[in-house]
Amino acid sequence: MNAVEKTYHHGDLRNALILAAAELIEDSGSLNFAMADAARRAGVSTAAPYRHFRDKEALLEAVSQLAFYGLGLTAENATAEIPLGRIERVITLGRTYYSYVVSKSAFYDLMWGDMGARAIGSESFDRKASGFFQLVRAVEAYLDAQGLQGLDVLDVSVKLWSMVHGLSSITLSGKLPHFHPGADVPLMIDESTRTFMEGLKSQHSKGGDPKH
Amino acid sequence: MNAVEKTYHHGDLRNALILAAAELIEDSGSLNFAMADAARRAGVSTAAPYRHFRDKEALLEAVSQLAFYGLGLTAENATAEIPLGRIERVITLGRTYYSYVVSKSAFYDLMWGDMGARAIGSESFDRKASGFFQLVRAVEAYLDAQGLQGLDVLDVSVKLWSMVHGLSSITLSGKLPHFHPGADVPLMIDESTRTFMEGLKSQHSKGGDPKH
DNA sequence: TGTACATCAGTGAACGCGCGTTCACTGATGTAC
DNA sequence: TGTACATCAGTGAACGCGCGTTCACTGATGTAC
Repeated sequence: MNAVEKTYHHGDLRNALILAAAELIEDSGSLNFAMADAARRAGVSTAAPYRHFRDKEALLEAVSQLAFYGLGLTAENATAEIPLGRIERVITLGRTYYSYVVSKSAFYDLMWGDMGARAIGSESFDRKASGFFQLVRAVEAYLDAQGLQGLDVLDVSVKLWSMVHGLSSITLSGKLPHFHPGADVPLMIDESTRTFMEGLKSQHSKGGDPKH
Repeated sequence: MNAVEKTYHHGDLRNALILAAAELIEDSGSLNFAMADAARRAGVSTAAPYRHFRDKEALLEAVSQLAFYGLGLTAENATAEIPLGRIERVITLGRTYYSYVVSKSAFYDLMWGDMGARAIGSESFDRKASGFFQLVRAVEAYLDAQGLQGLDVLDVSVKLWSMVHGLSSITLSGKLPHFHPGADVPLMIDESTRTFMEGLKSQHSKGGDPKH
């Protein structure tokens, strides 16, 4: 950022703008940054961004992709040393998701608002690298290890994800202390995951999927 | 709305504006309606709203309170005939929450964004009428009926709420089909709730709260 | 190796529009006497 | 019951600002010959 030489032609303005926008979003805590500010931050005139992005929406979409990419990467790093098949891997993915969402709170709208929908649908969205895919793998391995066959892995994964996403979303809203003073979310993620898995086992041993 | 007489003094402009704003939000699907439109819709000049609300934010906060009130009311109606102590009561609350959030999707930001935080903190927010309080009552009764003493009812309630809130939030984002094609959310709410409760029972019978 | 020229990433200024909010005002209401 | 007057909910016009986007341009780059 400092080492970049000042030339008439920037060289990597597209990425510089994406980063500048990301920073502005994090700093201001909303998506309402001014296009001109992003340009200024990238050291470029106000019209320059339009050489690389059709409009502001296109820039936001690019930032959104970055956000998802960062999530996938973070999740991968956090679980690298936890073997597949252990519940800790599932729990760690949940906790990582939570910290990522909370620490990059300004990205939330970007990821789960309209922009996010487009980013996920886009071609450059790498399914295999996505956080959700990692969760599915971890859940599948755990269910296998526990002898819980015949379950819909996608379904179970979404349910677990929902728990964590819900806790993250409520935390972000700032209302969690109002409903549950002193709540320890990482602990709750740990407990919820175990309780849910325990429930699956219990239902399994009581004779298969009750609603199938 | 039609029966209201046209006089110079509106009579109930405050409420008319709240309703107008709510309609605009629902119609446009966002909070970016114009103050002037709300005034127009209430049949009044552009400056009139400022007699009743300091600024747009104040109006949004009022709409937010209405949204929470509506949720509480809907939840109450939906569960009126289901006895306390039955799991169906908990499940119905979850499903009602889901339909409310999805059908009033434009209210989501209002309820869980910054506005919502303020609305819940406000004096006129009736805790006892809130959807969450109803959930707590239903959960408490169910746990009692199942002989699951010693659990933190608030904690369990928040966890269940999170599951449902997460599913609602992900549904709203439009991404659920992408991750879980053909997902049946009401069914998932039913299943998740039962699985979670089953897990609690199982953990309970295995000897108390493992992390306490 | 040099020159002409196409290409394109930048510049800087300004446009234009949406929209929240204010201002000086006017008409209706209610109450003191 | 009538009149003067304070009060306040409305009006209509306009202000002003933020900001996305465009326009005619200029400087750098690379390539054909």
